[in-house]
Order: sequence, then structure tokens, then C-alpha cells
Amino acid sequence: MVRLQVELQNMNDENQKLKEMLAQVSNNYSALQMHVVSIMQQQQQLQQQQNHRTDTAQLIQHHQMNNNKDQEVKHERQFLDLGPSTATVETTDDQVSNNSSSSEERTRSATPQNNNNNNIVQDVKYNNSTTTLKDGIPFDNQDHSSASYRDCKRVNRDESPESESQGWASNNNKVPKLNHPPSKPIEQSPDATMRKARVSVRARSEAPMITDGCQWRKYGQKMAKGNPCPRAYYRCTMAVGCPVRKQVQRCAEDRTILITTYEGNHIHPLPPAAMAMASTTTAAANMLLSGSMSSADGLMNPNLLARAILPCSSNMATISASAPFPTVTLDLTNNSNPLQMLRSQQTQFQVPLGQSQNFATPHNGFGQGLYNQSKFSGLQLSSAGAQDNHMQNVSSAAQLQAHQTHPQPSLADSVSAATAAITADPNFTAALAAAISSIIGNNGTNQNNNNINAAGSTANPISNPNNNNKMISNFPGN
DNA sequence: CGGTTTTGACCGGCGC
DNA sequence: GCGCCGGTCAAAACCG
Repeated sequence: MVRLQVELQNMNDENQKLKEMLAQVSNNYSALQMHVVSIMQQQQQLQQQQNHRTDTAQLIQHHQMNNNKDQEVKHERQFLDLGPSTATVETTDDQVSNNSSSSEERTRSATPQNNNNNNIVQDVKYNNSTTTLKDGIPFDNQDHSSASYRDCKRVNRDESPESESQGWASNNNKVPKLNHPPSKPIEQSPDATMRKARVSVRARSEAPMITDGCQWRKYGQKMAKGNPCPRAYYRCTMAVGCPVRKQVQRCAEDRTILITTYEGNHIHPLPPAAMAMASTTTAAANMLLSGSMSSADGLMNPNLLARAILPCSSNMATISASAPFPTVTLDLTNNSNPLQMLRSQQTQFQVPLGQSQNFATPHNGFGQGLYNQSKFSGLQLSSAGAQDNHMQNVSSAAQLQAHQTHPQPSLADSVSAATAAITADPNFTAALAAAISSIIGNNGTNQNNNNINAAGSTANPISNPNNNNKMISNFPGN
């Protein structure tokens, strides 16, 4: 008996040591992960500085080629005199369009402008207004006040610690909050804005939900109008208080397509499986948000969008300005339904996400500052890793479309590389991340990461049709 | 028993 | 003001 007790004691001790070791390893891992992210961000910032200088020079050079000297001087002064204030920047026709209240008007006013000179000036202004350049360094913390003002209601309801405790976190009110930050992080205001912008991933999948490396808890399910398939609502449960939510719904026209829409910033380190995708979708969302920042009503400025339009017949990345929330859509289906594509063209601006040098040119109107800001902000908007172990046909499902009527070699190259990356890589998350990174020009993502593990999502599948506009029960036929 | 899912109720925005 | 609709809440049920 005594011997057994001693043995037990020894094992307990050993167990304790192992626990400590595990905790230590876990801590080291988290620290290392954060370190890697910060290093990547630093590198990206350095690159941004460099790119910004280059593109500013290019802009001015281009500008000089197309204007007489008087205009050059005038515009140059405009460029130099533009302050960070969004209020002063948003004048002229942008302001006019901001006054229009309906989304229809926004869409209508978002027609491409032919005046090249005007575009250049506006690009420059946009650059300044959206990135609030400091010594040529774009940074993300601009316009916080207006962001929180725009979304103060939402902030009060969803983001404040008080409402957090009585809101969705109230389910846990019996449980001591482990990870809840004692005070709101500085990024809360942009986070409020981030909660408005969304990243939507369309992918073919037989599985009811893509496995993206994060843990989700379902908090609702509803029938959405115009779609016989229910929409499921999930929130991230990887940390208490993480505001990230996602919606999962099957496409009405093609039910093999799963539409996953992410919204919000993770407030915790992401697992490797979600890391790459998060950074890339964040980049996409930040691009979108960069536009919305300068807009008074929180929607993307239609004129700014208009300048981003290229005559693409179809593409894999779209930005919707007419949707209730500005949304970046990453279409990873191999062939979109023609009907759907038509609708997409009617309701969405399709924005080719090319590489930086093309993205920053006046042809599409996005300034480099915007691009750079979006390229790698470090904010993790979404966990849109789309690893789907159930995907039967990963390579074909992920083939990217880039039918360009407008020649843009860099995008074609990107898409080609992305497609190759996906078809060559059995690991869908890595391939998808690489694909999106390639297309939006995010070079920071490791395209060779074939070792990403799929952390299983705990959320259950969404169920199938039922025609009441209320929560429904599981449909066995899914 | 703790975490997740289900699902009716509720809320706010929006159009009429 | 009213109804519709999307989104969320929260109690109960469920599950491992």
C-alpha cells in the first residue's frame, strides 16, 4: 500500500512536471507566433514605405506626363497640401455622392470617370485621406473617432464590456472570464468598423461547413429571403469576448457552393490553420475598409470605388458596395453560375486584386497607400481559412477565374500561380491562402506551408430548407 | 457538468 | 405607424 502510494505520488509529481512543461511549451509557442506575426508586419511596413515612395514618384511622373506645367504645379500643391483630415479631403464630387442616401444612387454614381487628370488628383487625395500618411508610412489607426461614431450603436451593444457581460457572453456569466481583457484594447474603434466590413468566401463543398481552424459556436439560424437554404450564425469561441462572427449559407442557385461570411477581428492568436487565411482575408477587408474610412456613412465611397472598376467579365475577388455591409467576396468556385455572375455584375463592383505596381496605377484608381495598408495591416479581421477535408475535388473546386477583358498581366500571372498552387497542394487551407495571397499581392504568406493542421470546428452543420421566416430545425437531407 | 445547439422571441433598420 | 427582414438573445434541450 505504501509502495503504491509512493508510486502514485511519484506519478503525480511527474504529471505536474509534464503539465508545467506543456504550459511552458504552449506559452513559448504563442509568444513565437506573435513574434513571427510582428516581424512579418515590420517587414511589410518597410516594404510599404518603399513602395509608397516609389509609387508616389510614379504618380507624380505620370501626372507630369499628362498635364501641362501649370496644372502640374496646381495638383502638386494639392497633393502636398492635403491634410489627414477626412473632412477636408472629402470634397468636390465625392462629397456630392456622399450626400446621396440610397444605395442605388451610390451604385449609379459609381460609374467610371473618364477624366484621367481628375482621377489622378482624386487618387492622391484618396491616398491621403484613407491612410493618413505619416512620413510616408501608412498606418491603420486613422479615423477611429469617425469609425466609432458611425458604429457607436453597434459598439455599445456588442463591444463594450458592459454589454458583453449581458450580451452573448452572458451565457457564460456563471463562468469566470478567463481571457476577457480587463480593458478594451486600443483597436476597439477600428474593430467596430471592421465588424461592418465582411469577407465572404465562396467555395464548393459537400460539407455543411468549411473547417477553418477556429472554433465556432452556433447562436442562431434563420431563413433568409430569396434562399431556401437556412443561414447559420456562428461566433468565435477561441477566446472569451472575441467578436468575430460568421454566417454560413448555401448558395441558392447552386447548393454545392458554400458561402461563408466572416466579420470582425479576432482578439486572440490564431491557430496555424487559420493564420494564413486570416491575414489574407484581412488584407482584402482592409482594402475595403480603407475606402469606407473616408466615407461619412461608413459605406465605401462610390466614386472611389468607381475609380477601381475595371471591365472584368468575371473575377474571383469582388467588392460589394451596394450590400448592407461592404463585403469582399472571394470566389473560389471553378465556374460560377452564369445567372449568378450576371447578378454579381449588377450588384457588385468587381475589383481585380493585382500586384502592387498595377494596383497602384491610376487605371484602377486605388492609391498605393490604400493598397499598402490593405496589403498587410496586421489586424486579423477574419479567420476565413477554408480548409475543407470533405472537399471531393479540391483542385477543380478552387480553380480561379480571371477572365480579363482588360489586359493585366500581373493579375493573370497571379491567378495562374494561384491555380497552380491550389492544384498542386492537397492541403486546401494552405493552397487557398496561397492563392488569395497571390492574387491580392500578399507576399508574406507562406505558400509552401504544407504542414497546416486542420483544427476541427466544433460547430455542427447547418440544416436545410424550411420555408418559414424563423428559426428552423435540422433538416435531415443535408 | 460544462459547452453547444436549437428555436421562439425580440430588436432595430428600412421601405412603404 | 406598420410590416418585413436580418440579426441576436436566451432558455431549454442536447451531448460527450
